[in-house]
Amino acid sequence: MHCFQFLAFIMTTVRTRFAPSPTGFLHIGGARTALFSWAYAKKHGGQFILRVEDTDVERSTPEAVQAILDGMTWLGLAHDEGPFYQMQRMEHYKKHLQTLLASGHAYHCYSSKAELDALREQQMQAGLKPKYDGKWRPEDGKVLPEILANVKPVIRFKNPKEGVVAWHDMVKGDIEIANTELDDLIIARGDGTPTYNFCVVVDDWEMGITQVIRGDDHVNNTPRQINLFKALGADVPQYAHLSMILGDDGQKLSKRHGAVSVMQYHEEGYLPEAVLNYLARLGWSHGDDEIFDMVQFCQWFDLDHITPSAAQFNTEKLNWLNAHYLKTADLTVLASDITERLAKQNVTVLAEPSMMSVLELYRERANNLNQLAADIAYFYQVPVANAADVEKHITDDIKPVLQALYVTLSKIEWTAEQIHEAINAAVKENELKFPKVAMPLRVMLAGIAQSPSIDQVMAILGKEEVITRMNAYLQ
RNA sequence: GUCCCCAUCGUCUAGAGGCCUAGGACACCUCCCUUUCACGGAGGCGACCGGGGUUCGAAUCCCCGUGGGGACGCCA
Repeated sequence: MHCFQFLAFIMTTVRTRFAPSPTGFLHIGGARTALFSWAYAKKHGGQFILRVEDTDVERSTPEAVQAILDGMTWLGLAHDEGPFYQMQRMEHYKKHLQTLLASGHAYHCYSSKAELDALREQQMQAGLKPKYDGKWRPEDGKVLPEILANVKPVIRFKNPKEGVVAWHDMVKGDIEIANTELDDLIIARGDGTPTYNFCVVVDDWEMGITQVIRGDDHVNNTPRQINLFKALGADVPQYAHLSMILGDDGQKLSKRHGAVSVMQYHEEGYLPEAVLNYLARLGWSHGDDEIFDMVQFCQWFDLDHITPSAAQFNTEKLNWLNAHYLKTADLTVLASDITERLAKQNVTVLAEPSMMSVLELYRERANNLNQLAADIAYFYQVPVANAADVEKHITDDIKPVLQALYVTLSKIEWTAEQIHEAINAAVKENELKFPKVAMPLRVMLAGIAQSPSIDQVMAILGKEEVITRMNAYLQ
């Protein structure tokens, strides 16, 4: 190797891409693929490219494009280039289509859809793998059928008939597929528009993609694409095929079964940090490390430690991570998120009680933003008390004690310590156990019998509000 | 049907022939902390799909089986 070739070699920057088709939202599987592609580029100081594969005009929608972009933004997976849209790159595909036609690597096929369908069915019934029969494939000395003037031909790739296509998959290892298993795939439709396998190859080539990191379901497309690269005279990128993510129940995720948009996790109260961390650990590992941020992840990430087998999604573990990130989240960010969630339930957050204090008191008890919002709503809105708790705790025998406490409370300095002392005094005076007094207070103030330390709750709620709420029960 | 891929606790995984009487995490159970509920802390339960090889030695390598998944579109 010449020294400058070597230089060029080591200077080759990593370029990865995420190439969703905008036929729906960004789901959890796509998000993980994007995350791994992104992390790989970051790890190697390369570029991460976003490409929208929208050549299926029938199913692609602008809403889906937006949904994918939103999902990426929420997760913080920023692209360095793009988004590129395949529909805007038609001239590139057409140019290379012509090249292939001219070089004899591609040819026109006039077989009709009906004809092809019949062929497929016949082959399936005979227990064969359905494949194009090569009717219009030009061969030396072969006489092609008469061209039908009224049929718009498709363009097929003339796939090699012999030999094997082999590659070293960066996740799955060596994979080898015989060319006899492949057929002459259609690379342009009757209307002249190019198809997926062809666009991908042209794009990956022209965009200089060095590592194609994508879903498992593309393994079977890879040999076809490699053949296409070779016919085009292009360098073949490296491939890494990620196994799929199964639902919580071990079933395959699909539109009607469990596949939800990453944005739904946002709606359901998950922090993007939690989703990211969870996804990173799903199918990839770094020893015993469980909790890490994306900076750390990008330093650690490699393709060697990706499991080749499918992974089942586990909401419980996501919840655990979410709880963790709730505890460490920036309070200001948390406050604005919770304020928004409360607003959706028509609860207006006021300056007092201080949202910051409330969150500090509550955030380590919740594992979800919606739950957290629901838990603290009573600070800004008189709660509807749980009837069973009222009956159980606000009993007639304790009411006189509360009545007396109420009087004391109205006189003291409003700090958690003073409040605690007041309650303690009442407890001692009446020879009761602490909960006997604390529980009814919880019910009167929070509406339920569970809360953090009651004196702290009262301190934050404010004297006036505590008095008012107690009063409602002691009339 | 044909081809391709996969296989460690319930789940996510560690494991690159001896460090493995298989480690960690979630979940579960017990106890501790405690002013209720949580949080937290300490323990516990729990797995190498089966069968053959190779080897002094296999969760790790090879073969067969079984099970699961994927692909076979003028979809991507």
